[in-house]
This record gives sequence, structure tokens and C-alpha cells, in this order.
Amino acid sequence: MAQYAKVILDIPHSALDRIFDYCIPQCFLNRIQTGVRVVVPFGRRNQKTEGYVISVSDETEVPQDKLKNILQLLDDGVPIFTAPMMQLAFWIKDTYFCTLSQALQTVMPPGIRTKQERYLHLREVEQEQQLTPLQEQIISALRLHGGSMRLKEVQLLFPQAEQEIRNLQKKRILQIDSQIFYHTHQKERSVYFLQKEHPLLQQAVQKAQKDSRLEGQRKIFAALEKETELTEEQCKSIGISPSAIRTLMKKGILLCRKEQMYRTVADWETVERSEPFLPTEEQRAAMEQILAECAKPNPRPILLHGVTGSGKTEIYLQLIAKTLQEGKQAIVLVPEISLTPQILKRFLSRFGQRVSVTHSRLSVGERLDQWRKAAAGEISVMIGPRSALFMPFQNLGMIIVDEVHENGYRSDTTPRIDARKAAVALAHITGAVLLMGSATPPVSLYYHAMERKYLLVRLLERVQGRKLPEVVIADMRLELEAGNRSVFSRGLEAAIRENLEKKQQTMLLLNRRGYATFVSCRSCGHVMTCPDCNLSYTYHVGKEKLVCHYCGREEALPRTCPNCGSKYIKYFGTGTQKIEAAAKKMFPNAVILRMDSDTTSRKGSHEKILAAFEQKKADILIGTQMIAKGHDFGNVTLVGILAAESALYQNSYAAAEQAFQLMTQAAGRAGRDQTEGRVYIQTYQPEHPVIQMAQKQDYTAFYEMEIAFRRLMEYPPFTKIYAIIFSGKEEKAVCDAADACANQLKMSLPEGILFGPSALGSGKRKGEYRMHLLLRGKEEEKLSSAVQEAVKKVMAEYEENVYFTILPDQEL
DNA sequence: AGCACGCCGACT
DNA sequence: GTCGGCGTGCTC
Repeated sequence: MAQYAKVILDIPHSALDRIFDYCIPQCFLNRIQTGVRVVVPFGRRNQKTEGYVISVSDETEVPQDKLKNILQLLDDGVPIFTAPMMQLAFWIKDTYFCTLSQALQTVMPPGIRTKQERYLHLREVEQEQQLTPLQEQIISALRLHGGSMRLKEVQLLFPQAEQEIRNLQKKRILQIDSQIFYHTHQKERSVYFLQKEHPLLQQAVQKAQKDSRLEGQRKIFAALEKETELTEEQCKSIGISPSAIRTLMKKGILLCRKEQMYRTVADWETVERSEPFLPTEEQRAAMEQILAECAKPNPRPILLHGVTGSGKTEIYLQLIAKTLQEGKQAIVLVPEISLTPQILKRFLSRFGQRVSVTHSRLSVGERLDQWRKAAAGEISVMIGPRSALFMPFQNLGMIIVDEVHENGYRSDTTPRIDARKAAVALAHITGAVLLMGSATPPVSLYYHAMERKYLLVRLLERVQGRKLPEVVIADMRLELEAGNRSVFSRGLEAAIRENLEKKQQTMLLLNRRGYATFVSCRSCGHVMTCPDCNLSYTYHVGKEKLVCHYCGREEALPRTCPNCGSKYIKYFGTGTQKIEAAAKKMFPNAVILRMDSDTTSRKGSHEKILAAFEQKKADILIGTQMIAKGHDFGNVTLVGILAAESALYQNSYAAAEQAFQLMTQAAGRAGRDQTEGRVYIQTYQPEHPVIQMAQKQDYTAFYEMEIAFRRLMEYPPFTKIYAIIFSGKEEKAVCDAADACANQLKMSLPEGILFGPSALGSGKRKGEYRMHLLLRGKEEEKLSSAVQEAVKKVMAEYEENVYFTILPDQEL
């Protein structure tokens, strides 16, 4: 029998990022296994610490006198990590250079981690000792509370008592002890049933029949004649009052037991079931191709290149149906922004209660219960962004990544996991089929598909013969020449008017919010910038303030220039607010909605705006890229993309790709139903090839051009790019750390791979200085190990002052 | 991370 | 002489 458990502690510190061996006491023998959670004593104080058993063994190299016993077995000994999740955690650690503890925590469900509470216990004071007044006070407070209190409470009561508590501990008058608690509790419901053997049961039933006041009791008896048990919710729906229940329970006729239940998040009962559609010829061929790949022993990842409206979702549904038939489970990753009730409804209508959903808007308890349902095998399909990937399914058969080009798949907290990359890893671990769908696949993925590393499947026709929209490029230079200084080109303006007359809807996309994107002094040229981020402030009407779009810092609008005192302050650039104002002026009778992160900051406002537009309560929807994503409006026949070239000048090798994606997606919103749509791309650079290709909606041409550029410039997918970001409050420390790391890397890497260090973005963000290093090379392994080594060395030196972030997957 | 040990300067 | 600063090293 295994005697020792190899444990990873729930302390995310690199110095503790290793296995600690613990003895398995008799009482837990055979119950400690890989994946279970335990509580172990750790450190000199034997601090109770949560730990994760990653294996058990008969051997240990640790001397016997150092070994301690496992204290508690959590979760009734049910492992919280499935074998694939354990492997995925190791992959995360290796890929993102975090501790195993951090990696395990990212694959763990939210809210399962225990919380620790420290208690102060008063021991017997043997003889009168010399005590300070503060010590006396602490002791009497403890006496008042029966000899023990939470450490936090004592600290609150006596803020300066830390030292005194220590002294009292030394004198063995006080003792600190820690307890482990579950953070989120399982939801319970009451279930009522009759005590059949109760002598007064018959009598009570008869009495309830006669007495008109006992209606509640009558209902209870009637209901329990049909069913043996009644749940809390059933009672409520029949209209049984709690008081009737209470009366019968007091008499002992009615009994109650507690039943554990899951919090439900997807209401499948109200959704009508639907059947698979008859596929189009193109869809049928696509399915055939995909199924042929699935049948192979080692199926390749599949890239489904499907234009908007080509019926990708139907393909997903049919593949999942197939997966379920084989007794396997499926995960569907969607970007948070496109996880709408409509999408969920489609899955519910096909798979009913086998489907669940998880996303950040659910409570921790709700999300934990979806995880539990997956662990218990009660559901087979999980839909959600990022975290849906970490479901403890027993036999995962398929992973679908929808809208695989979306950058929302990248996590913004450490470890900065890219769910797409993690999906590839998980598919590899489990043998599940990976299907990635997009109308504008990332060129790196498309390249893999062209190289036959992935299977490429195309869906290039819109179903029901819908046509692609007509796309017009409006040359804003010509507008200016013709004396049109409005934000709308004459063509777009006329098209909006026409649309308003026809009572059809229009969407206007501009990827900048606020009113004016920079504010400067006409006299001296001073630009108002955020002191924490070095970025120009955006002027917002409504609040009449300057707002930093990076950190959210707000400042009152200066009357005079802070630099030269001049009164001539001017607003430049255009944001969504300005478009809204211009549209209101130009089309006074139109109902206009604006959607950007300013109007969607409150919970539910996002959905509200979309629903209002969907229900045709507005004629024009103005917004940032969030309006271009994942929502189908049937009545939109006109889309205007303003300042289309702005996306091209992002400081990234993938700027062209992102710009093309945005334009194509926005264009795809036009003309979903029978009517043909129109798209206006307004730009000062109509001849730019990316804009030209977006006009033609020609992904293949765009891909050919972009891949040639990447090959020439040695950008991904031909190389691998690592970014190491250094940030901190002290400028010097950040720069030193970056320099030290660069020097370290120079020693282990050949020339031409390392770039920087240089300031990241504006060099500052939220008051923190930021530098970064870029590594670009062909040999992933070499880069990875060099980065790991360098960071480990440098990090130890600057740990207090500088944060390190490593982005190993800039190639997607 | 959190804690104890230990070595040096400032003080009752 | 002792108190307390935080540099160093360890945790199964």
C-alpha cells in the first residue's frame, strides 16, 4: 500500500513550486489518490495548508524525521482533477512558466478553494505573570469570547497588537490555530414526505378533509398521494404555504430531508426541441470530410473556414450529436461577447438537459455546480468562454472553438493562457477531435491547414442563397476635396437616408469611443495626456471630462492650457460619441443607439442595447467593435465602417490581420435575410491592399498576401515570438531587470533573436512603468528554455519591485 | 509566502 | 549588556 503522497501546496510561490512528501495516515489508507485535495501541516508553525496530491508512492527520499502526516482529506476523497486536467496543468506550467500550483488553480473550478481562518486560543494561565496593559486587554477580550476568537477580530479590536500576540504566544498563554473551510457550499433543498407509520396520520387526513381552514394540509395530502415526496419548489408551485408544512412537521406527520441540488443556469425546459436541418450540399460535403478525419486513428485538428451565415453552428450541432452517440462529451468554446441567449437556445433545443453553460456572469456557486454536473456525468456538452475548457469530463470526444480568430481567448491574468492553444493541448492529451471555426481564420492557423497539419474544411456559400453584401469604399480625401467636412461620406449619408425611409436598420462601426480622441492646445501644441499612462486623453461629452482609455483616469476639462495658459484648446479625432452627435444632427428623426464600453458598463446593459436594436426599437446602432461580433440582426441592411484604416496602424505584426478580420466581420452583419446588404468602408487610404481585399471579402487573397509578408519578415507562423514584459512602480528597477534579462538571454541565444529592451506601448500604464523584450526564433524549444532560465535568474533578483509577464504565444 | 535564526547598531 | 533592525535559509 502506498504510504507517501506527493503533494503540491496551494502557495503560488516559485520557491515552493515543488513536491512535498507527506505520510498517509492509517485512517486515509487507500483513499488518498492522484487528484484529491488534502490539508497538510506546513512550515515550522504547521500552518494548515491546502494541497493537491499529484501521485502516491511507496518510496520517499525525505528523511523520516522530516515527514509529517496528512491532516484532512477534502471533498470526501473525490479527486478534483481528472487525469487529463492534471496533464493540462503540467502543460500550462511548462508553456507559461508559472508554478504548478498556479497551473492547477487555473484548471480548478472557481470557488472550490478553501479559505483559511486563524484562531487565537487562550491557554490556562498558570501563575500570575507580568503582563502589559495591552496584553491584559487581549486576554480579557478572549475570556469574554469563551477563550477563543478569530485572529482577524482580535487584530481589528487591537490594531497594534501583533507584537504582543507574539509575546503571549512565546509565554505559552496564547495559541494560534488554523481551520480550513469550504468557500462555496452546495445548494440544498428541502424534500418533504409523510411519516407513514404515524398513528395520527389517518386522523389528520380526515380532519383536513372536513375543516375548511386546513386547505394547505389538504393540498399536501393530495399531492403526497400521487408522489411519495414533495420538493420545496413543488410546494411553492402548487401553492402550499410554509405554515401548513410547519404545522404538520410539528406534529411529526410530515418529515423533511435535505437534498443536495445543482444551481441551474440554463432553462432547457422552456425551449422547444428542434431537429437537425437538412444540410445543403456544401454542408453535407463538409460533414463528410470532418467525419472521415474523426474516424482516423489520430485525427488532425480541423479548421472550418465558413463565411458568416454559412451554417457553421449546424455543423457543430451535428458533430456534437455524433459525439454524444458515442458516449463521449463535448466542449464548445465561444468568445464571451458572442455567448448570447440565442446561441445557447440553439444548443438547448437540440440537446436539452445534456447541455450546460458557464461564463463570468454566473455566480461562483452556479459555475461550481456546472463543474460538478460535468464531473458527475450529468451533462455532456459545456458551452462557454475559456474556462469551459477545464470541465472534468470523463471521456472528452470533441472540442469546438468558435470564432477562433477572437482575441478574447487570451486570458488577461497570469498565467496568460490562450484558450485556443490550451484546446490544442487538451485535444492532444485526450485524443478528442478539435474543430476550430471562423470566417476569417488567423493566418497562422490557415497556414497549418495549407501545410496539411490541420484539415481544412470550407463553407463558402451563405445558406438559403443569401448574397454577400455589396461593399463600397468611400474615399474620404475626395469628400474633403468636394467640401464635405462631415464624418459621413456623401454616399454613406444617402444610404442611411434611404435605409431610414425603407425602415431598415443601419450599423455604424468606429473603433474608438469617446468624443474627441485627443485634446491639444492650439497655441503651444501641448497634448493633454494621462500622467499614469503617457497616453493622450480622450474627451468625453456627458461627463465633460478627459478620460484615459488605458487606466480610466479622469480629469476635469482644463479651461486654459496647463502648459502655456492659452485659452485656445482644441479637440481632434473622432470617437463614437462624436459620430452619435453628428448622426443625431443629420438625421433628427432617427432613433439612435450607441454601444461601447461607456454605455455597457452596467450589468445587463450590453444585452439590453442589443435586444432593443434586435426588436427594431432603433434605426441606427453606433458602436465600437463589440457591435460587429456574434450577433445576428435580421433587419440590418447597411453597415458603415468609419476610419477603416485606423486598425491597420496598431503596433503589431498582426495589425493587417486584425483589420481585415474586423472589416470582414462588420461587413458580414449586413443583409442577413432576403434583402441584400450594403457596406460602406470609409477611409483615407482606399488603395491600401487590405482595404481592397476587405471590399472584395476575399480571404484567400488576403491570406496569400499576408503569408508572403510573414515569410519575408520572418514573423509567425514561420517563427515563434515570445514577449517578456517587465512592470513596476520604480522606473529604474524595471529598466534594470529588463537589461539584466536581455544580457542573460544574449549569452544563451544567437544573434538576431532578441529585440529590445524597449518601452511597451507608451512606456507606462496605470502608473506602472513597462518595458518589454521580444524574442523571435525558429526553434521553439531553444527559445522556451532560454526564456525560462533567464527569467528564473533575473526574477529572483528583482522579485519585490518588478513583475514579470511572459507571453509565449504571440503567433496566433 | 511565512517564519525563525542570526548578526550588527542603538539604547535602557 | 539587551532590544530590535532585516538579510538568509528552510519548509516534506
